[in-house]
Amino acid sequence: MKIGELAKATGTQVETIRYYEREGLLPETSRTDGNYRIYGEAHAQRLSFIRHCRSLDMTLDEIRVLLRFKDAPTENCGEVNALLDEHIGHVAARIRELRSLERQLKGLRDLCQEARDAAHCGILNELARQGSEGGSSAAGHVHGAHGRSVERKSINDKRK
Amino acid sequence: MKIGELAKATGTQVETIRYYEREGLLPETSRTDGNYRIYGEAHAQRLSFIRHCRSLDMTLDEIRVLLRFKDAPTENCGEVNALLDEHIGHVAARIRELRSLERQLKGLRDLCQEARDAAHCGILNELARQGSEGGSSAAGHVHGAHGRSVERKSINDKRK
DNA sequence: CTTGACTCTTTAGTTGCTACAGGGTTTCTA
DNA sequence: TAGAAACCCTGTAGCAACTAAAGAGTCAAG
Repeated sequence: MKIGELAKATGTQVETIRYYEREGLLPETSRTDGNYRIYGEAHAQRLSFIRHCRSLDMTLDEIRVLLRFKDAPTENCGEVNALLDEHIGHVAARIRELRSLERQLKGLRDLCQEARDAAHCGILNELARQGSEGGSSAAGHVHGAHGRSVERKSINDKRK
Repeated sequence: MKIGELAKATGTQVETIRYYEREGLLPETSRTDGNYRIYGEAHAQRLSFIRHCRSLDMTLDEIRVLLRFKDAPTENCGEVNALLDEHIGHVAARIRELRSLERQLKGLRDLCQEARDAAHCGILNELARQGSEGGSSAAGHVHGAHGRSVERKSINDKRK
């Protein structure tokens, strides 16, 4: 099948499929005379696997690990279990962070019940207060389920 | 004070400060003869405000709205309340999504209790199964507290 | 006067795609 | 059989909110 059919079959966008190929998650396929990619059932299954993992919010790096195991079926799958445990840990941590965030936001919201002039708005005044670092999760603000991986990397000591 | 001192005073990175200036969140400052930016107390307070908002996971666009109100103290702050309510809604929605995700992941994890060969790993086999779309949140996977704004935009019908 | 710490601008990288430009190919229809 | 519509190709740029690094200038201390 051609890329558009694979896209329809798996509910994926065509550009995403080409992106996965560039990223090495899908193998390079053979081509028709007109340079069109052609896919078989195995490709569709592999892509479904990837999309399923993505729907569980795994990163492409995590998915790469899982694909390595799928490609080597005699390997011991202990690492798969570990990866999933770690991923669950990420998600649980994020939920905790967001719950703390929700509490803070609700507390903030309570500071201004009725609309008045901005100079006396309890919300704006509270947000202007200094030294609010000691919240709960010192790590900072929250992005994906894969919290701080990028930031951590950047915190690599560069001062000598 | 110079940019490095401001950075230290507010716990912000120097590059981030310059980035905020480019983005219009901080005003362009006056400069020394040597073309160094110089900041005063007002800048430090504004930057603290921004960082405080960011620690509450607001987007820069949301913060821009709040800053508009801080800069116009006679305006009615009703929109501030609305913005915060909406933000709280985002966060609550994300928590719900992540909880559902956590349940799915734990269910998946239960499928492989002991490490064995990958071909018989319940996790890998389940992930390979087709048609897993009907999860719980049909929107797809989860990114920030500001869920799908980008994706939504891209779903703009382009077919005529 | 030189070393080192600081600052400047500009550019590219991060993640996981998405969208576009500017082509070529295939397929359908008149 | 021509021409249009629908598909496909590569390559590049954009999103958010920064971070990092290159290459150069400025300033304070020893």
